[in-house]
Amino acid sequence: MKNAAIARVFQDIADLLELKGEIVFKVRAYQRAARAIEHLPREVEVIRREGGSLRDIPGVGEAIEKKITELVATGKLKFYEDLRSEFPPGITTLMEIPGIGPKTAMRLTQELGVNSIEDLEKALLDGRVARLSRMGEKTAENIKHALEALRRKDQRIPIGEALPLVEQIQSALGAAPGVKNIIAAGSLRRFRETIGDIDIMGTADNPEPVIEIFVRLPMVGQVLAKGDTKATVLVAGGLQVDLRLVEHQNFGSLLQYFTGSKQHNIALRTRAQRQGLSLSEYGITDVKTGQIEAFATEEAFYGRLGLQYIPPELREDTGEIERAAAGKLPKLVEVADIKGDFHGHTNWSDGNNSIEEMASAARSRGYEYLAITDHSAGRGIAHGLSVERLKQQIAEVRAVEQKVGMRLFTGMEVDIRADGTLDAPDEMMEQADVVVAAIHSGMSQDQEKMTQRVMMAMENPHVDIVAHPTARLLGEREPIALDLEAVFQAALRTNTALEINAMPPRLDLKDIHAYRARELGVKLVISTDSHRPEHLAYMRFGVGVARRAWCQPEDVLNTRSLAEVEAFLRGER
DNA sequence: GCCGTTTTCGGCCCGACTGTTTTCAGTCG
Repeated sequence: MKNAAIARVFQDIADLLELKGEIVFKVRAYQRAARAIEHLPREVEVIRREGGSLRDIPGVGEAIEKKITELVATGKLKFYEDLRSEFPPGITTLMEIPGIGPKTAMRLTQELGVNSIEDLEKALLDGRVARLSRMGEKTAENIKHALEALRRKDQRIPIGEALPLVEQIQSALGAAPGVKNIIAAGSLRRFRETIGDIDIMGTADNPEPVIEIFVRLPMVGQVLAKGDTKATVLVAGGLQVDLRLVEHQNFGSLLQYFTGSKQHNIALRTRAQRQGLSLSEYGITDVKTGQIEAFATEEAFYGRLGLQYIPPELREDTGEIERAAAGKLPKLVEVADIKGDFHGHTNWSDGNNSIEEMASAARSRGYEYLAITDHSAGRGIAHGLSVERLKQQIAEVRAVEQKVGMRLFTGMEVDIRADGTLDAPDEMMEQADVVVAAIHSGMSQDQEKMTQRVMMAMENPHVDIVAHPTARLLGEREPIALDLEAVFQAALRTNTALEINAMPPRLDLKDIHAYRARELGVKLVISTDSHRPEHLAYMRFGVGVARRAWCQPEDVLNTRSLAEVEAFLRGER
């Protein structure tokens, strides 16, 4: 059983216990454990197989450890089954509607016999919800709206779509008079792969005109709320954007608070409490004296708590606070550390531009090297290269290399066939400086077959990098079934690097998988898989993933100098 | 149910909003 499934069970248990009226701290304990398991970089199954202790997972104690063990070993959990049988089946789905918590959900089922969204809609329409005591017309109306909004809203949007939009808003607001800071906080700033809504924080001498500019931006569809210092709007697609403005001296604590994550903030506050301090978006209060201290920067805020500055990408309560207290946070990789790109296409296969155009774009980014990795031909995908055309391409790459004055690696992106063989003869791969192998077909194989297939490709000595290892497309295609732990071990054994594909819809490996790979010492590369010169700028998305994986520059191959990279490609690994 | 630079027992994050209420429960982020 995968971590995601285990986490769902414990989240469900938390909901059911809450419905049951169990003390809130027990509920929270299950929630905390669920979140910790969900964000765990290793599969629980792997930890057990290797004899590791589940008690090292924060929030997992004796009781939850036993339950995890039962769940993983038998696929079932008696405690959970019993708990579920006490309630109507649909009740936890009611709790997913904003505005409906455990108390309301319970009353809806007990007093109105509502067991599903459909039941709820009927009860709303015929006025039964509004007639419940302590409810009323307004409450019923709000639930109705929440239900409609839930329908309309296309879940969370990929960070690749959210970030450009936010940057447009930022530059428009940043130009307003008296504005010093405009930063998008929340999951966007932490660089999560998908974004639910957007919180923009700022400081201004005079907030009112800034709010005016905000609500009149061209992308704004609807203004939900507009006050003196705060406004909420909906932009295209129903995405909610909040803007909050404060005075300059309070910006640090505000930004910290709204960047989250919630779990990080809870852990931070629990720790502060032991120091006799209370944290809020307004600053840090000394509990004894009641004095509140304001912070203009996050650095000062964390500093007051005796902590190193914690980069937003690490703020998930996965050990970053302890490390910051010990002064041992990693120095995370940055876009400026990147010296080249190992995965790019040209109009020799499915890319849009010439080799020279791609090379010039890479050079203007300050890169020392770029690999030209057009597709292989076998399956006829994407106008792949034959042996003959690869020879011609290599000649052109060498010519462009001279002309542009930057190291170009000749290469290819070779398809890993369903049987694990590669879609190019060995003598063809031999001629390339870089061979990137990837799965583009046969994606429904079972885990055992799929894992064997990828491992077999890695065993081929010509293969340097496995690209987008899980082949997922955010919101479109689920990842292939892959025993990643086995793949990581094979990568170590065969000295194969694994890619963090920086294309916004891919981000593959994803954060927690890259974390585990790094932890094991697997070599990682961050590649854009560019099909146009503009795509080279996707690098920042890949770097964001790497930062969430706690990667330092030395963990990422394409932060290395040309000489070191050439040594790797020659097999001196 | 978890956990410890004050605790192996007794605590457990903080503030705000909303609606239905004469003082607060429920929910959210």
